[in-house]
Amino acid sequence: MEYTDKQERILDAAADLFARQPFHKVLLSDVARTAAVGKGTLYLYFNSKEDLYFAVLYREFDNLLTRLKGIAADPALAPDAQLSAIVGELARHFLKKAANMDMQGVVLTCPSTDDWRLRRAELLALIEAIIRRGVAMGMFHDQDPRLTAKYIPGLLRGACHFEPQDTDIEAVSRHAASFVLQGLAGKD
Amino acid sequence: MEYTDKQERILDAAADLFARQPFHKVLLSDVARTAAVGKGTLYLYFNSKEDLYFAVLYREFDNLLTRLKGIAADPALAPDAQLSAIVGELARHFLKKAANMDMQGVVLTCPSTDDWRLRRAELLALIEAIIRRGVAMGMFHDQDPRLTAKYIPGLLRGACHFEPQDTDIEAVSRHAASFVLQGLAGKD
Amino acid sequence: MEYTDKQERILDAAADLFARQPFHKVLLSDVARTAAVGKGTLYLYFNSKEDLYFAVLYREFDNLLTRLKGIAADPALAPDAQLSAIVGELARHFLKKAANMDMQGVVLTCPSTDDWRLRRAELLALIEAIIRRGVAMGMFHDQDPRLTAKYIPGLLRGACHFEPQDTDIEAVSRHAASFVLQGLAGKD
Amino acid sequence: MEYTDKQERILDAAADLFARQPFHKVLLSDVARTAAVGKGTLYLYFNSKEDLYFAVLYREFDNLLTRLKGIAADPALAPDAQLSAIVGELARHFLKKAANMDMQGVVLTCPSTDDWRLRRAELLALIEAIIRRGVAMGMFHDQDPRLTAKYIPGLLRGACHFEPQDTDIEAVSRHAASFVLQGLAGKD
DNA sequence: CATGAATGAGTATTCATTCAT
DNA sequence: AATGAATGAATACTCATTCAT
Repeated sequence: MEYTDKQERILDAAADLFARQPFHKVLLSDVARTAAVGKGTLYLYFNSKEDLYFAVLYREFDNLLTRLKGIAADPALAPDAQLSAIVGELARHFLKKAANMDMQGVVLTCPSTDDWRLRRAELLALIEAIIRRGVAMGMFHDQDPRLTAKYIPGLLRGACHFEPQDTDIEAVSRHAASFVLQGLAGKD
Repeated sequence: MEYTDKQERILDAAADLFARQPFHKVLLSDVARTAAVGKGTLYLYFNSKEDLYFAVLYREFDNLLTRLKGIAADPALAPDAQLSAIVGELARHFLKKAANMDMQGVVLTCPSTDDWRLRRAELLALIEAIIRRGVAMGMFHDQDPRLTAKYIPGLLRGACHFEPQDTDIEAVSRHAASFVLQGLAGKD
Repeated sequence: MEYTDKQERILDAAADLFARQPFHKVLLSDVARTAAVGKGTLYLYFNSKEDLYFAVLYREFDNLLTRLKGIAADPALAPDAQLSAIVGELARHFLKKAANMDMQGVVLTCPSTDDWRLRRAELLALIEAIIRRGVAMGMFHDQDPRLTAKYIPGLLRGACHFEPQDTDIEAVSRHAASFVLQGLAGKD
Repeated sequence: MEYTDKQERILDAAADLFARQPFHKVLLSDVARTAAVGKGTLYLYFNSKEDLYFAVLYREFDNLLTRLKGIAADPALAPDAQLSAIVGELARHFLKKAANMDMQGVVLTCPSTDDWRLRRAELLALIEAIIRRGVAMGMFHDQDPRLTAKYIPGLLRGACHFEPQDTDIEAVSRHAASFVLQGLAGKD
């Protein structure tokens, strides 16, 4: 599809540039050149620079969420295996793309759009549900699964955010999963 | 001291404004007005808008680090108590000040200045040392204290970053401390 | 040609304004308004205010040089007639345009560029060649035509530079030509 | 005298800096530092930057004028010797100091102050008077000594203005004097 | 007299956005 | 649909000048 193709090219270009520089240093003319489209074309697909910026973040986040939903929906996996898999995905996410992105600058108030709130809520709810299932099965012990759900992405962000080149995904995934499961295992 | 006073006023004003708006929406003229100094005066103390921005972040971070060092140096506290105290400080940090700040955006490549690297390294080393001490005392079990040290700030960031108004510091602190200690307790 | 047209309009506007006021009193916004273009458009054609300034001087000088080359290349004119014609052109040049320009301010060190050095060298070489031809023909006598070539523009600058309104071009041209030819005539 | 000393130091510093850079690139703080006085001190002796600038030009010009008056008043010199001496002074003037000065830019409308007009008029009148005396003695022939007087400074400016390092004052003085005298000698 | 920290009016420059082609 | 030349609102930064010490 011609339309989608062009839109994708723009998003790819923007993702690349926003990952390297903060918002206000990325020029739309650079985005256009990188995407090999005219400057005006950007406005056929996105209403403003901010729009484009959030479209990039959104796509990234959406991809992640889709993968996590797949894991959460897999009936073959026990809660601990699901959590381990999610930890792995999050590690990959933060390490590969969002890492730079986040670090370099969520420049604008991540829009209080319902879209975003809902998206984030979905992510947390998904993790929370797994924890609750584990608790119900007597596998986990947690007084506040809602809170614990918030720890997990943050924890991996902390692990992967800096010095990404020195980070071994597999090692981090394994260690972090073990830490999380340990944290959920104990009688508290 | 007159000099420091003025510098402090500027930093306070800038911290306040940067906390409410993204970098490129904060006008230096607003900073000057809020600080009740002339626009040119800003440049007597900071070389550029970016400079000022990072000075704000830096001061915040520095204050946190100082408090954490106090905890780490307290001989009356066992490793678990130290970790709990640190978790509390981090919660307060992310919730109160950095919350807004961070959320709005680390706008610019957190400068690869050695200053920053060292500062962050100090923070992690401090936490890592406590974990190692706990391991040595048989109180904790951890294959990679370096990595675990990275989890802790991230974890609290995740917990406190969004919906700060709905977050109960004490509850978060207690729960997070318990989660962390649990994670370090188990035989792994 | 649309492009050239716009560039010309900008140069015309700038020439006019720079002729009336010193560099630092000419606002780019005035140039833009006078040229009936947007302020940003100036930067499509010139890199900076300085750039624009020198482009104006350069165009002026270039026009003069072109006319002088025409005179120098005219085979119908003997050296003395050529010199007289050149004196006339220089008088017109200094009186009409460059007069104000020069007086009001050669603000910036112009000569760094090779462009300028070469241009000036061309002008002098052209005059020098005519003198040498006259000397070869036994019409002039001069031990150092290179030096004499330098006198001629300066001499007319001196004559026309001040109180331009009181200056009669034709009278100056005639008198100056006569003075120069006299100076070259004698046995020295 | 302390006062005069300080004023002289400021003028020297300013002369040096204005000679190297155009008006708007010379910072008063640089002038102050070079003169080893406080920035505020400048305003004890000069009312503004422009004032200082013109004071520099004025002092330069005044020194020259004084020397020329000495020559003009010397009863031992015939008009041709006086003109030769004046040519020499002008060459030195343009070569040494004013050269740079002028070249870099008379930035501002050389103030229409009567001071300046009078000063310049004095210079020209002085030369004109010599020419007229020569004409009266039958030594020179000139239809318009007023005009010729204007040529002489300009002519030397042209000779000395560019590539000052390559210019041999003595050679220029001799050649220029000869040229001028030649120009005045002929029956026209 | 001398100072230099403080000032803020003044302006060059940038860059998201538009629209004629 | 696609373009990119043209735009001008928006803003960081400079530097002559002042005045409390």
